[in-house]
Amino acid sequence: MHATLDELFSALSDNTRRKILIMLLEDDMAVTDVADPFDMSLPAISKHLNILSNAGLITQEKRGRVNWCKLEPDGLRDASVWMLGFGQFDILDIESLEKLIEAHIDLTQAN
Amino acid sequence: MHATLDELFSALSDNTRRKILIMLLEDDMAVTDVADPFDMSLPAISKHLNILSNAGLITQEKRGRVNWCKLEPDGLRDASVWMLGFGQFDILDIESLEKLIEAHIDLTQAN
DNA sequence: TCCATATTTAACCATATGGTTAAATATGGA
DNA sequence: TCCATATTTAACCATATGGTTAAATATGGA
Repeated sequence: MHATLDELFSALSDNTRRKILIMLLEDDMAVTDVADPFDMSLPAISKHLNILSNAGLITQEKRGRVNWCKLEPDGLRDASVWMLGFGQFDILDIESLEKLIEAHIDLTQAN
Repeated sequence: MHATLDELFSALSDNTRRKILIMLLEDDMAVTDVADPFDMSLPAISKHLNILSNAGLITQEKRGRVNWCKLEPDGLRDASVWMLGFGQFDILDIESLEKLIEAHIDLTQAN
């Protein structure tokens, strides 16, 4: 049920798919709307969405004729953990991490 | 000169290559020694090492007959930044980040 | 009921990927 | 000089990947 790291990294290795994920960061979208900015056929996009689903990076929910695509932010977690663990705290230097935390605190306090 | 995200994520999408990176975390290694734990031909390993080099994840230095493979920890940075930026601080929760920083401080103070 | 809309499935294609074995290349050392 | 060791290159192969077009499927709405 859990996607493998192979599936995850492989899903992320295509620019079209990374762009789709960024788009879904904004809002849930129908397949046709996901396809719109790309110079590519609908079936091609449909395949990309399947790959993203299998990797656990998105979920799809069919309502009527429309298949809504929704980001699954937790899907990145395993890959993220692998990379951070691998880097042994050297990938992102400590200052960057602190900035991230500060930014996060600012955001949460803004609510 | 800079590896693309495509190359990076694609390089990481193979378990053999991820294992090689983990091995090189320990120490620099000759190609033959990298190949040793794998049930795979030397040319296959040689190809994997090329892919890792092109992705900027390792460097290779030929000394005599031996080609030494060395981890390039910064190679992961771009992928790491993409993922953290993408996740907008939600991938790793704030507690995990704080633990990472504390662990890092402990490590640096131990020196 | 019947057409339009949204999406997937099927069949296909060219190229990439991950492996193999055999041969080539270069260096080290007796 | 000549063999051993370390590694890459070449040629090949099966399967995966990322795309296409045409047809099928389902739902919505007049």
